[in-house]
Amino acid sequence: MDKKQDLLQGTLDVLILKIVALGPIHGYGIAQRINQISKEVLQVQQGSLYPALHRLENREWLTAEWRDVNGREAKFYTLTRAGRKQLQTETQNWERLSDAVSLILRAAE
Amino acid sequence: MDKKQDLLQGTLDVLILKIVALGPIHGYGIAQRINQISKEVLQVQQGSLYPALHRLENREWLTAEWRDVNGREAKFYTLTRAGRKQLQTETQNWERLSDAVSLILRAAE
DNA sequence: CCGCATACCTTGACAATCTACCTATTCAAT
DNA sequence: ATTGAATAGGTAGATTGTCAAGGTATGCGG
Repeated sequence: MDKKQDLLQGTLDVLILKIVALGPIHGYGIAQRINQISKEVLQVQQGSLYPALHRLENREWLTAEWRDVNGREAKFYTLTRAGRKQLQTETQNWERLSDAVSLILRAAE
Repeated sequence: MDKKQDLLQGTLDVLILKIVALGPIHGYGIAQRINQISKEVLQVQQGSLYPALHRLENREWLTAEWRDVNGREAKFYTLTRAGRKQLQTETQNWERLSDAVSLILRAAE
């Protein structure tokens, strides 16, 4: 009955862009990195991950390339120039909005 | 074409609960307070505000009462005991998730 | 050869927000 | 006297992002 929330809605894109900015990586690995860096707090479902990746690819913020990993195919993502710019603006936007929320939550009478 | 985002999705409820926790206030006033405290960063649309208030009232985290303000009717909201508890858990949840996001956005290689 | 982790994906439902509307009252400026 | 802005309440429809649940297939350890 309680709603589960693994993510703050709207933040997945910027999280993915950031992880990819650290170096080419495949989808499954992105989810693992997010999980790991956030100390298991952020859990990216595959049903959120793959649509998001396709979304970012369509907007040409990411490019993909199939590579061989231990004899298996995996789709590696890289940031485009536009993606790098987008990461920057979305990061700023996150700071702006999360600071504003914190401001309210810490507001006294 | 660009998407506008006035809010981080999922945060409106906790923002409202917090503002109401500061003292009985009507809906329109809540939006004004959020706007003001956040220094105009957070803009709550009426199409988001009123459904959210009804949602919170349905869940019995808020109770409402019509009062007269300068010869006009306005619906004043107050936190219930359950609402106070909800504010606490949602605030903690916000801290948890936003800290995790910040951790990733500040991650180095 | 079984099961788990890896790696990719899709579909359908749901929930929150936004845009765009609507009504009505008070008050200040014209 | 009239207009328009600000106040105060609301709804309807569309969009969007996420989640739950399902699917395929491969590599590897036991």
